[in-house]
Amino acid sequence: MAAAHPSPPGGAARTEAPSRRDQILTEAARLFARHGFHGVSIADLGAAVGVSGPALYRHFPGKEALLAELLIDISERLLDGGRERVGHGDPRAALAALVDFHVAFATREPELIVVQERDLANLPDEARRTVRRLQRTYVELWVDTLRRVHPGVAPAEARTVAHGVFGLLNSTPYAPRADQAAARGADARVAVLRRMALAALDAAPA
Amino acid sequence: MAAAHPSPPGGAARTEAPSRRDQILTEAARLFARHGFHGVSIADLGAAVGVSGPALYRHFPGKEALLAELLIDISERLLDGGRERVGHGDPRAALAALVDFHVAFATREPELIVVQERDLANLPDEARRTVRRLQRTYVELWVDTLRRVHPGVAPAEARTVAHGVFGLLNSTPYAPRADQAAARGADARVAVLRRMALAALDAAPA
DNA sequence: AGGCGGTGTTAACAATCGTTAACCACCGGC
DNA sequence: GCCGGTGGTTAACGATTGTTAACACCGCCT
Repeated sequence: MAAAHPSPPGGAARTEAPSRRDQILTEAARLFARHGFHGVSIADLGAAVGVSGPALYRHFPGKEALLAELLIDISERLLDGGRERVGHGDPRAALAALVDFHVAFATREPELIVVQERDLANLPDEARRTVRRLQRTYVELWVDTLRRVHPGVAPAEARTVAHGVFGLLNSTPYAPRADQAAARGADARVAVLRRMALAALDAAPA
Repeated sequence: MAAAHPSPPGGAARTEAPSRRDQILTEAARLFARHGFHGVSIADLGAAVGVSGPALYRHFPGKEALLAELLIDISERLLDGGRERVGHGDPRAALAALVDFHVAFATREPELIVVQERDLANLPDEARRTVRRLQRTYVELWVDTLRRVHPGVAPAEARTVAHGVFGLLNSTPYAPRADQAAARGADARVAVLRRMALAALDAAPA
């Protein structure tokens, strides 16, 4: 019934045929973002990728493991991306680069942002610790850079500032409308949020 | 086993003995914030207030109704508080007053902030529409005030700015530590977030 | 040809949860 | 001194859900 394109066996499709596993992860992000982890059943998830029910256990050991993979992956991507941008010289430039990176990420993958800040509590203990550690390291990246720009700022205050900027930049999922000349609107939002973040970072220290 | 102070029958206790109903709402906010709506069972909730299980049905028609009351109440309080602060003259002063109000609210009741932005999707349809309408009106309060300060800003852009500032101010729940000389720390955070928000609002228009 | 790993399917299970039923204790007012 | 309302209890029900079992098909490799 699924009428599956078996994907051309000879060469890679134009843009890398997405494996079933990746399809599942993508749909899971979408559905978890919309309805919350507990608001999506395994059956719903299967239906969303065209298979039904327990077929998911061929790809993941369980529902929580699926969430864990989503959240660990996004945390690692954030941390890696952040690390790439804090190396070179000028701390002010590094801070701006962090802002650009984070806002681009949040704009490109709003579902993952939503899931990460909402469903952390539904992770099994070990995965949750892992994600928390990655997140904390990412925050410290910001804190260190910020304190190189403003040496007077206490660590606790810098952390408040960092969390505040995350909240600001992560507000993209609550965009007024998703359609309406999407590209233009998204670009404009990015520019606005960028300006706001840089101003907020500058104003933070007394 | 509960060893309940029956609360002095003659006069009101020093600070208004909290009714069982209010106890339940308070604990519900705490638990929903920590574990999510679906992560808290009716039995958990009962246990948290010292009764067990279905006793809650003496006070609320159901679990969803409980959530609805929490969210509608907070939305109304935000809207009412906002309305009180946008009346008089100077738009710039009004905007600052909105910031002060919102950050105070988010600092005083972080659990409600978390629940509101996380569990809206778990509301039954009618209540969700009600909450959405209240939230939208609150946002429009900000949008109108912002556009009186910066007349050039388009409505869509102003909405982006407002949501961004909410994200910034609502970041208080992710405070570094809840203890550590709580009062001092909270006051300092409020001041930092206030400065950041005002700077971001000023920088938003091109 | 034959077997095997990968990927589905449906049916069944056990657990959990929201909700209801039936019953009971206390307490203030006629 | 009964009596009803208020707020509590435990037991049971029905639905949903995550997970497992048992089975089937298909393409590839030897």
